[in-house]
Amino acid sequence: MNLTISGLRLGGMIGAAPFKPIAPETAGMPLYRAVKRALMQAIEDGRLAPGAAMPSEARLAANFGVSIGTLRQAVGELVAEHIVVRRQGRGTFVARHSAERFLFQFFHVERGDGRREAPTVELLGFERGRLDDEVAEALGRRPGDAAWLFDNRLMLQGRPVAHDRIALPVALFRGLSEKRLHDRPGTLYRLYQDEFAITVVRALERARAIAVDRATARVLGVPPGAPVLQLRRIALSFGDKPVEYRVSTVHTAVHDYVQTLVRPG
Amino acid sequence: MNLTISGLRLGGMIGAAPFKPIAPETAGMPLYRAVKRALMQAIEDGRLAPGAAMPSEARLAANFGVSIGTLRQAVGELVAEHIVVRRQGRGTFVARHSAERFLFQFFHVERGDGRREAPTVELLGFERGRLDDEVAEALGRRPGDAAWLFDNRLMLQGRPVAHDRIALPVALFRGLSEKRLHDRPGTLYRLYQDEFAITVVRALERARAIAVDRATARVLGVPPGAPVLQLRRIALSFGDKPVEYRVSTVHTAVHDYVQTLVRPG
DNA sequence: CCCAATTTGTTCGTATGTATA
DNA sequence: TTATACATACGAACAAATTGG
Repeated sequence: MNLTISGLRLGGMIGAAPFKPIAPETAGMPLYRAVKRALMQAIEDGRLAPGAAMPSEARLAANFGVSIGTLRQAVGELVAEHIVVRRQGRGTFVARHSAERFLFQFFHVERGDGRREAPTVELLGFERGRLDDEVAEALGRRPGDAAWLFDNRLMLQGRPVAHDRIALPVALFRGLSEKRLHDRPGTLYRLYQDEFAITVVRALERARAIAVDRATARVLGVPPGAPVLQLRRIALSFGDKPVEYRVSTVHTAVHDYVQTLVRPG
Repeated sequence: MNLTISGLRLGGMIGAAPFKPIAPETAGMPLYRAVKRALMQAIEDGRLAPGAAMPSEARLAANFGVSIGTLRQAVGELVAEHIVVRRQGRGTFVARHSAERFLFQFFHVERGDGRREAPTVELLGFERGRLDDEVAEALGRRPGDAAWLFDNRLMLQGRPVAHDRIALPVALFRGLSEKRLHDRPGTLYRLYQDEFAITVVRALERARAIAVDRATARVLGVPPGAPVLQLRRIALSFGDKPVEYRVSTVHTAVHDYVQTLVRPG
């Protein structure tokens, strides 16, 4: 992957410069923050693709003209935010939206006994529609903007546990289709990442208890009016840019909604 | 605070040694982890009291015989876990359970518009009883062990939003009384910390939607059978030792239950 | 108001250990 | 085995915030 000529490593010299110099608007910001920004920008722009190995820390430090300690501080924050992954002896990689990441960062439902497993997903409906006021507001768009609207049913151990209604701005997801959605090999967020260059980095989630409506009750196989958990999620990309709005209805008789734990060490 | 004799700093030499030497069972563990352990042990034992200033980083490094960088790595993890707080120019302090900490780390209810405020608390009942099987299991105790059982009602803007049923093992909270509970000046966890030397460092929380029972409905001012959020929380101290079990019933018509966000930077 | 002392925050550089290919 | 990568540990210097004189 790294071109060498008679032992002389090139790297940044080949083709377009892989990293922009530290931006001027980073004045007053600690150097490691500026470096972090530059790295995030590179990921956002696609100069560093998901799954790709980043240049080594030594190389990056030289590239930015900072010490290795400063560079590690920048990368350390990216690791804490699950944007990159470090593997000793191998390298540092731009995080991909794998099934594991979905399970631990974005799927907050688990069995009453605390066991976790990946749900199977079933696409129930897909259409092109418009954003209503509330969703448009949440996504930072105008009411009436074109949107993809679709439904998933999530099953665990063969039982329906959740119904997701998802809204995506067409402006961000041009060319999405029911077929592409249905045929995707990995998680939904992996599809966003691979096909639309949109990386979900975190999500805001609010929960409340409601009486389930008739249509959702049928999907979940519960009596109409039963108490269910309703989650409203805004998925955010870099710079906290909202990219997805989702309403999940969760049947919490057998499963629970769990807080994600902050567990250093 | 620091005794000096003709410019020679003493510190650890005066009185009881403030920190134990690196324990032998830390073999194979990185040095900074061993240092972190020793610091946590000092907090746990009360040699470093909540709110107290720790010795400066330079002094601690000398005390442990490690470099300042290694010491900072240890303290950095304690900061990430909210066990200590660093303040530039002032020092590093053992974190206390203030109203702010409660609000941001342990109180996950906020208004629909996203605004957060501290609830007012009302003690509804207090008795000495026994742990049932489920709670005993969660607290790592034997069924039938003596326990304090009490109820709080939480209000926001004058409206009831939550009802908490709390169970504490008497073995850990000897001498608790309704009066001490009622007269406490700060948060509940502050009381645990100041009066019983028990520091809650994190909590596991599971949520489900249920139909509210008659008694709780009265407390919350909602119709019996209305859908409400039920939270079961196990509060943990150092070494993930469970110290409190709590069942909260939350009225989520006006307020939401929110995920705590992991927000570096 | 300014100065000096103290403390954490940032940045640098080097050396060595450990995991991976 | 060798080379490469990240992980740990050391130490030094200066910046920035705070406190007290």
